[in-house]
Amino acid sequence: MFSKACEYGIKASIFIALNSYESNRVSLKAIAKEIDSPEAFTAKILQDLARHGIINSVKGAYGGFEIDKHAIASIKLSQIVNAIDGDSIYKGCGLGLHTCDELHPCPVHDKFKTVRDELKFMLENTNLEELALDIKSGVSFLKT
Amino acid sequence: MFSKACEYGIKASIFIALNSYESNRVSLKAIAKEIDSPEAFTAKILQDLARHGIINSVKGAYGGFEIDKHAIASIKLSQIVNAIDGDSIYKGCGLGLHTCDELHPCPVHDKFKTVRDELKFMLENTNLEELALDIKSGVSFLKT
DNA sequence: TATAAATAGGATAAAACTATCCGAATACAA
DNA sequence: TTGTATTCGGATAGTTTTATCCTATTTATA
Repeated sequence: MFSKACEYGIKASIFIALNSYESNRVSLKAIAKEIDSPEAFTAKILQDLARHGIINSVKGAYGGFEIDKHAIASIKLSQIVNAIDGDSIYKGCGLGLHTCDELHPCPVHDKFKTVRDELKFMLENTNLEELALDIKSGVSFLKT
Repeated sequence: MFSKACEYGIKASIFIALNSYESNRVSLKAIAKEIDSPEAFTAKILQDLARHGIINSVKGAYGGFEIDKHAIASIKLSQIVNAIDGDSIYKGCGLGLHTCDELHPCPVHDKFKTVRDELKFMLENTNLEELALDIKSGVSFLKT
């Protein structure tokens, strides 16, 4: 569904959010360990998220990644997915047609509409805070 | 959402079905032209679909691809997707966790469940016949 | 039987995605 | 000011997906 980069990006964002509530800046190394991802590859994704303004990066000793505590609840899953994978997952045609709309639909256009809309709604209505809280309370997990 | 191979596979199946109703066997060349896909790559996908028993291939002069007229209505989109992309699209974890279930869910497990189930239902309840009829009646399109 | 029209399938190439390496830049602290 | 911990970013490598090429095989027809 999502690219590996996007999966890592979502998990990393959750872990950073979780620590940002405690005002703990986290290092690349800690993130990669916690979400079980390759370090160097994860670095590229974090750079991407930082460039998109979703997370903040601090260079140098005692540096690392963080998210403004007050922004966490307003960061939507859709922003992360968009930054990494783009919006084709819920905007593009299910069969790859160049133009696919009500006037010129692909064979599965209507049937996919429901699924795509639901996915879009879910991504746009899920924020980092709720995901982080579930991790904190032990309801959900970031690895294994 | 789907791989390119899967997109081509679905479109090719619809075109073959459409022609099979008229007892017209169609060639690789005709298929690739109609669905706007690379010929050699499409050939591989058709071989795959034939191996999975979804379409029939006939070698030699006047050969080509066809589907048993009476089977068209019973071929589900899920069979085609499964043959080419496997079932990870609606079985795997949204964030790539090794084990992700009610007892050990990833952060988006529940939120994704609805989307995945809807996708699964749609794929399992859409058959080639309805898709082919929409093309025939000009309601939907296979390219552009 | 010879020829032509097809698909089958192995080998290879190109592109995209995933992953790694390493030096440069930065910033804190001793 | 120097050393150390860190991210940044360019270069490179590995893997998977997408695409192409070529030869072998099959089959209908003349």
